[in-house]
Amino acid sequence: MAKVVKNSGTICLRAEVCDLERTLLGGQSFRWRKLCSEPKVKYCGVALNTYWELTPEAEHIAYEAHVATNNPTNTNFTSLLSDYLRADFDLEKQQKNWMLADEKFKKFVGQPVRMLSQEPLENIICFMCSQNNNIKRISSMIQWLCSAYGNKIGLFNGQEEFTFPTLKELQGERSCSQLDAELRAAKFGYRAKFIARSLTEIEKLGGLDWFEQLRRLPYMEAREALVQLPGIGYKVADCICLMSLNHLQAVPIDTHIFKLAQRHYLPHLASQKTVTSKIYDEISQHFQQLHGQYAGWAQAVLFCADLPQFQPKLESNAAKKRKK
DNA sequence: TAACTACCTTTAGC
DNA sequence: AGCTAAAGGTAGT
Repeated sequence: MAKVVKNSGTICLRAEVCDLERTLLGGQSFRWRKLCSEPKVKYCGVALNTYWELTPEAEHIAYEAHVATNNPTNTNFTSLLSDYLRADFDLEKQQKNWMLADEKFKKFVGQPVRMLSQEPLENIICFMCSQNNNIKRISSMIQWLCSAYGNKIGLFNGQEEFTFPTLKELQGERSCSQLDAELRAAKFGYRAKFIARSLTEIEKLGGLDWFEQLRRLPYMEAREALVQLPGIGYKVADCICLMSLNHLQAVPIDTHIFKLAQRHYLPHLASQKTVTSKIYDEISQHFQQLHGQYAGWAQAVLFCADLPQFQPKLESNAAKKRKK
């Protein structure tokens, strides 16, 4: 049994510029959950081979980090977490810019959502799972994947936690079609084949080294490289560029953003039923022209504001009638 | 070239 | 209770 090492500390990130609820549970990552421990709210989850418990305070975020010693990680947990939450990014300043550029942005800026800096492989697999899917099911699929192929870190608050598997761990001695079959059996549906084939491709392209190249490439070139993989279209490619390749100008257009754009930004699209590639480009470029180099982060704020789970509770029909 | 539709599976909403 | 539609889309037609 591997030894588990525990570390604790704080990172400098004021609650005012970091809403952990929306940042961690808003569909960027699928491995965080809320720990409703009294008296303080905590969030726990796995990222970067480490199991974290985070407690937001007014002036900083307190963390506990647990890592199994047989899992390789950087041991400077403070810098690890700071990088993950992009603590150096001045969100306050950018939000002011976004509001200046877009009058309508104001009503969405209530809560400060941070753009996580995630690991490419995890990001790619999660978002290949995201097509025609919802956050709840994606989370359970990823949890299964980690427990089946990752390394156990330990038992925390009644749940076993696992690292996200590496490319090698996912492939093992398995052929591409074997992995496909295993994922099929685990209810990944038609995404199973996409994932198995893409992993084979990624291995051929150089694995982690390839991801490093994509980080250094201009955004549009990284995007074009990604859509060559089976199961990755422009939407998922943009998610990957934005969330794990540091291309913060990428603006993924999903069904939520499409509907939001129809209602609030590009009314002439109101009659359109589906997001064609032409419409995709139009909406994406609209937000890029509005917000520039950090347009993708601005989009993430809009996306979170639009999620049903973060909507203020609708008043009941009975309450509406009483008002009338 | 651009727009339509099948696709795995789950579940919220009738 | 049983059905439909929609869920962070993509690839093939």
